[in-house]
Amino acid sequence: MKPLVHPALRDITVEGILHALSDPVRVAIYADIVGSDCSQTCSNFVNIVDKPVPKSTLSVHFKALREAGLIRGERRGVEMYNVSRCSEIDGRFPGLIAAIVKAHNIQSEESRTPKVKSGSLKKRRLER
Amino acid sequence: MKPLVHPALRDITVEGILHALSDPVRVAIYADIVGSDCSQTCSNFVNIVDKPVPKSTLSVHFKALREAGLIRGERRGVEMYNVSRCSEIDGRFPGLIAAIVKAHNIQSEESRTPKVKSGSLKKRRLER
DNA sequence: TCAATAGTTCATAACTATTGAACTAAGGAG
DNA sequence: CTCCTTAGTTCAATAGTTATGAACTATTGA
Repeated sequence: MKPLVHPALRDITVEGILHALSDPVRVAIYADIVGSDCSQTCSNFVNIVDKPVPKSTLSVHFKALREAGLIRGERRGVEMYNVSRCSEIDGRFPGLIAAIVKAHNIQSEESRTPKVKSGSLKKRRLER
Repeated sequence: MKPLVHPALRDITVEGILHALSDPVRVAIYADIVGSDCSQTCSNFVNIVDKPVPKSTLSVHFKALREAGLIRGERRGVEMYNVSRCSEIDGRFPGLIAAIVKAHNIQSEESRTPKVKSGSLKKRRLER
């Protein structure tokens, strides 16, 4: 199987980061990975948004996050574990990732207030 | 002529902002508008990147920035003046715009140092 | 060896972006 | 007033990107 591609820190671009995070599914996945202290498999995220995400689509999203330099993926047996590269990125673009994730969280909180959304996100957290 | 569309603050989304700024031409235009204290016409930006941007393309880029909620445009006679909405946005997503613009500026500085790009902007390299 | 599971690749259809050409609208000059 | 110039918009063609079902690979375990 093809080895995973991870750009060097110096090859990460602001545009690449913004593009990767301009998709609602990807930014939700990424905010979750950044906010969690252990690595995450792809299939954890099938229900990250209200409509289930097909696994081919998830695979493409993870590839986009990896190639933008946002996450690091590692195959372990049949699964793939993903961790964020935010401390690396923070060395080059201080505060960028934190500001985006914070804005995303503010927006998610807002959208919970008007109507009660199905909290599938929080549920997974509990079982760790 | 059609009136300009500007979303209300509450209708501005993080994804919309990130998408609008994930284009190298748009982020350069926007960083310039944010960094300048007076409003700017579209055609000021024909040479914002090394290759001149066609005016139809510029028009579309300004529309994208407006509809993402990043700038406010006002027609004055035959020209259009643009100002950033960053203080409004900052009220809802604190630090987001500043972090992105800062990251963009860091990256622009870097790209002036390592290799001499056919730089139409400034050739800092020569001074080192 | 076979089955199950996790993720990838491929083909194609749907979507999005770029840009030359034609257009509109405002402000002069005569 | 009419004509010209300038700034920006719209349209249509085309180029490029993205989403996803189906088929595939790789690993583990029975």
